[in-house]
Amino acid sequence: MSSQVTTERGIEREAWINFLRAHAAVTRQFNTELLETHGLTLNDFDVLAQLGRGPEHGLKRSELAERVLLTPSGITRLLDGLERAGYVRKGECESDARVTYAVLTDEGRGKLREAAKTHLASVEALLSERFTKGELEQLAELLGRLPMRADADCT
Amino acid sequence: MSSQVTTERGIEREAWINFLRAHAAVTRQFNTELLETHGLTLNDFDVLAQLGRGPEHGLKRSELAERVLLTPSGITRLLDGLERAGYVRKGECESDARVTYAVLTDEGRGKLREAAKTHLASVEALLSERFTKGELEQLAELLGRLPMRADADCT
DNA sequence: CGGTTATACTTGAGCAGTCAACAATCTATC
DNA sequence: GATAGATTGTTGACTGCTCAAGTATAACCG
Repeated sequence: MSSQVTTERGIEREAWINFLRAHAAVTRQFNTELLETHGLTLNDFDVLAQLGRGPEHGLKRSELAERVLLTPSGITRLLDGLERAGYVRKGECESDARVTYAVLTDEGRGKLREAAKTHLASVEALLSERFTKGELEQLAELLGRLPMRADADCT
Repeated sequence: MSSQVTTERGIEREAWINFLRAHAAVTRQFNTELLETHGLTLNDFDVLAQLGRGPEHGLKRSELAERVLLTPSGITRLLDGLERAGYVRKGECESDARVTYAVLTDEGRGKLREAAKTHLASVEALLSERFTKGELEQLAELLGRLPMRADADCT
């Protein structure tokens, strides 16, 4: 008359736990891989990728922060590294002196292409080894329903 | 004759990106919430929860490391905090002097119960607001296929 | 204009976790 | 039993991020 259906009651919890574990395991693996073969963090790569598909003149730091879900200061420090490595340079904004664009250098574009090749291959390998196309679509769709922004509704 | 099907080719990538974004957004939210209302990290909570469902005499630090996917040193430092807060204490192992068990104190058990109430409610709220039971089962199953261990096959 | 308020970004302090090196203990072999 | 190797855990140095506070510029408004 009380708790016999253990499986049904905790399904949210199970999904949540699997989510956390999967993320920890998978990102650790990719991070190490990316760091060893290209000297890049997962976030480094992510930022480069965003810059790669963004407009020619680069992206505002705040836009970047939104896209990769880091705080502004996180972005500053991450870009510090990429600038020091020569992959990104600063660009000024004519209409607003407060903003500094982050612009991909040629070297950065090359690095991105190079890293993308192996990294995306790894990602695709990991996923397509375990899921069919249809399942991936499902997974993407389901995950896409989660917040995706730092400022979720917290009423 | 070349790339016209943008949607189909990058499904792995889309799933992967959604995964990363969702994790960043959701964990940030829960972490802040948990920190504000209970002074616990998501990992702190996770460890307490593992101890809560583990055996009476506690868990070995290496077991803990496996379950929450932290490195041994990460566990040491995390437990440092929980011990200082009085939620966990050390327990010796009779048969092996190298291992120290992490044992939940009464205070820790109370804290866990208290934190679990609000935290799990938040998790369930977030998820059941966006997914049906069936979808959650799917999600859990799909996520469960991912490595889950630090030492994945890396041939 | 001049003053307030909002925005874009940076900086200092600090925290949570990693890795590499280490100490301690157990196990196996001769 | 002594010695070699594996296992369990801790520590120092570092990284990648966060938060809170600060600087500089822009926008609004009397």
